Amino acid sequence: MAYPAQTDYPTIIRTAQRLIERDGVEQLALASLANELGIKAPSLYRYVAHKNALLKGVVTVTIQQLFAAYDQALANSPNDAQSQLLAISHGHRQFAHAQPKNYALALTAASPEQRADPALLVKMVLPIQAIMAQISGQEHSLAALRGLLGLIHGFVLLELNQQLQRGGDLSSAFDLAVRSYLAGLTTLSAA
Amino acid sequence: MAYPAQTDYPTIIRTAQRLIERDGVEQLALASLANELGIKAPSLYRYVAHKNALLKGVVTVTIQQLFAAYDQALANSPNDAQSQLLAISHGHRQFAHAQPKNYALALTAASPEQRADPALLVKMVLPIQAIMAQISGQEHSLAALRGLLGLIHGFVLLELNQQLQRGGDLSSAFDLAVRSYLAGLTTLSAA
DNA sequence: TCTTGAAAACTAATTGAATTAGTCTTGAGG
DNA sequence: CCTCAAGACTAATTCAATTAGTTTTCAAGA
Repeated sequence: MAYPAQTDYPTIIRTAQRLIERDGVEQLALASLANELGIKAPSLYRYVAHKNALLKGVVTVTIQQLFAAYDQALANSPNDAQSQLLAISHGHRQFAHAQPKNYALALTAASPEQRADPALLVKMVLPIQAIMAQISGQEHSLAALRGLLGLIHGFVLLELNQQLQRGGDLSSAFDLAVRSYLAGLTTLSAA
Repeated sequence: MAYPAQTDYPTIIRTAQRLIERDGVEQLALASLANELGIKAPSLYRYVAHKNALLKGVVTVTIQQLFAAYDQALANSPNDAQSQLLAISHGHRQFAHAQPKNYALALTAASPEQRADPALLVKMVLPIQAIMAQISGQEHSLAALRGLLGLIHGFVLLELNQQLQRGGDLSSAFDLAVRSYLAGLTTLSAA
């Protein structure tokens, strides 16, 4: 009613995301965030219960953005299942490279308090599972999907953590790995 | 020379590892670690430059233990490449489940100061690459290896972060994913 | 035996960040 | 005008890491 707000929740989250990407999560102090917003740290508690809740908000938004990247990848892809899953994989990886710090935070948050609602993850994953079923068959679609997500996520994480430093083209290695996995899945129907 | 030490570096690291596994990294305060060792927090600085260096020590030891788990898996496996890579994969996963907190810390350390020496990772990976070459061929062995490690690591991490909550047997999903990937790799020779 | 000095640990103090309590300020609605 | 609720502020508290300076212990040489 009175006293026009100098900030709001979405702005806080967006700003936190920006600072995290610039300086890393460890550097994110409520004081610096508040400063960036032109207010004082205690005022943030009007919008956020505690720091972990703030981080959970950031994580949630990041995952929604990743979800959006999936949709975009699908829009620009041929309609066969192989191509679509490949497109999603590359979209996922590109997203992670575009905002590495936020990506890592979102999918590896140390404290459970910072993790996104598991239901959100499920929702993110459902449309892909439908495509996967075309390759793996219904009965294996969940397992096959988990494998694909693991492959993508693990590969990207190793990249981001600087643990693939022995040279070679990582983009084509990623492409080869995903293609091989998808190719291998088709042998399931033969078993 | 004088004043018999009440602790030493390996003991400190081992104790930290135990506390991390019990309470999580976030809960690891130098005060509680010191308390567990029967000394006061400042005394730890005799052995460790700062908290991040302590964590780096823990990470390094954990990775060496993972490396040892590989050797053990290989020792109990048939000699063909497929079986060996499958054994390593399961060994890796079992290790992660046995000490989830330390595993996650070791392979996803947020701050670069906490990460293990990249050279150690390389060393860990070399013997596996030799086996991989039997399946993928020399020219693709590095890329194929990276894919396998990504798959294992990503899958395990999703499990540990409680992000595979939709039921189903995760062990057999993991087995299926790894088998599929390895099967898919053999199609490389055909390309 | 006596002394001494280096290693190891301690106490006390500092710093930095999160969080809480209590107070001031603004402006729309009566 | 006047009021009161939302929004922000200042000041204080707490807790953990880190630093400075001091004390204790004991092995070895005089």
